[in-house]
Amino acid sequence: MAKLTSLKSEKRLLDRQAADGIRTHILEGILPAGGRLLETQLSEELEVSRGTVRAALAQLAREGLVQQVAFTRWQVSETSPRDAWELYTLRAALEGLAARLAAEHGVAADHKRLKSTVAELTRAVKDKRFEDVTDIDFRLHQEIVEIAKHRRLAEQHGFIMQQVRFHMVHSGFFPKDYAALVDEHAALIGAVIERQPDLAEQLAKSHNEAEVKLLAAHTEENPRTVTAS
Amino acid sequence: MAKLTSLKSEKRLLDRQAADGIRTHILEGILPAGGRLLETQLSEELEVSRGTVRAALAQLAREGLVQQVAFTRWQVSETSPRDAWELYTLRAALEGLAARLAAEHGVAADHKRLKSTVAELTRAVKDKRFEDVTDIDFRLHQEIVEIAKHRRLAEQHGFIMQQVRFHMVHSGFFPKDYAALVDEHAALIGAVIERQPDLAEQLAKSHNEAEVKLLAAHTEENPRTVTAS
DNA sequence: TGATGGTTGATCGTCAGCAATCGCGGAGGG
DNA sequence: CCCTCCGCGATTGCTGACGATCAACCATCA
Repeated sequence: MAKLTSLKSEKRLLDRQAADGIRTHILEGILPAGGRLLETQLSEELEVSRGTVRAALAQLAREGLVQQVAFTRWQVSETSPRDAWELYTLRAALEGLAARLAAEHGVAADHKRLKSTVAELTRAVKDKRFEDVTDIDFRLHQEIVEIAKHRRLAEQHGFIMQQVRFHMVHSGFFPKDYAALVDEHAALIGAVIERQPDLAEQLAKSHNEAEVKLLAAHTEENPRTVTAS
Repeated sequence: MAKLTSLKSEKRLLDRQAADGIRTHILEGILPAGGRLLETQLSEELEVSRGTVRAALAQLAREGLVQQVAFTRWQVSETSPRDAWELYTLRAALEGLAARLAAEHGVAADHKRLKSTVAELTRAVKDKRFEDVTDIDFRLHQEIVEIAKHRRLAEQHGFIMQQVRFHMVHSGFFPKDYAALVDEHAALIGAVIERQPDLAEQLAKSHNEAEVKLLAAHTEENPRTVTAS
């Protein structure tokens, strides 16, 4: 018998839906970094009350995508090099833990899924479908976190990755050395599957440290190109 | 249950104040784990509207102290052994990063402050002022995080530590081997001051791993003593 | 006796309006 | 010409009321 999916998960509360809508706009770069958000305007566009919009914005503020200036304004977060550094160092620490736990607790089904995703990644690189590469890259890291079976870790990692995506969109930074990217991921997944926690943690960290250096270099070369609307 | 006092006299944002009031009550163990929170009751005690209380509860939910069951209830979070494991593993990862950064970036003034706090800790243990020991312990770790100069790390660490406190209060777990506690902290601070990032990270992690094992043992021996209201 | 269905009281989710606060532009003086 | 001060418009903060939803209880029936 096919499982009945819970209806509760489907029933999105209005403020969550509003947050989703605004979040999507921000992550797609439609709203510029530092851009102002008006409660009234959002409530009209989303066709909900201002109170609901306020709840949604508060949620997004907790996720780090928007900032509140009390009594004055809401604005989309800025993306400074310092932010990038914070995101990648924190990401390295979290993914290091995730990789360790995944290597310790992963079962055969998990390993199969990881192998499959790595294969996808390899194919996408070979076919030069570079937009897909980024998505698969994100998904691969998310799968490792899921295997770690650590609720708080998963939540934090999700927020960080969201901000990483945000930063990539607004800074125009994307990975370049795709061959190295595939190698690093393959090595990391290999360590997880072969149950080598120490190695997995180490690889996850060095993978992120390599990226933060590339990103820092990129940000120095390409100062902010804000497209205020 | 002790009363929550009115907020009307102060000047900060009302919803933050409300969150502070409720948070204090939870962390002091006045509200039992799993205990129910009524929006109307809280709004009467704090003398603010229900909407403000809702904003405060949403913030506390983000901090992990309360949980929401949609359309049904707010309740103080439960504390399971699994939660303890999550908190300490995550704490180890975050403090590992913090110790590394502190060892890399700390200046003379930072070192002085750390030494002073370690001295305080040593004295408190020698004098057997065990309530103070816990507070100083928390403060010492917070100082390391501050020296790391990492906004997101500090924020996350603060939330985790808050939940650790909460868990300690509700599970009745407190450190026992105070001599080892002093030694471990002294070694950690020593590594930070002597600018040995790798060693500092390692010590911070092992310090936490030692605690999680003690806590797991304690939780097994003392099954939950829930005092539901 | 146990299960089922309807009713009810309580609680949460949302809304529209009023009050508090801030930034900005213009008037006035040096 | 520049600086300071002040009033106004715009925006956010907060509230009370209304509508939606749920858990618990009780009557009914196989």
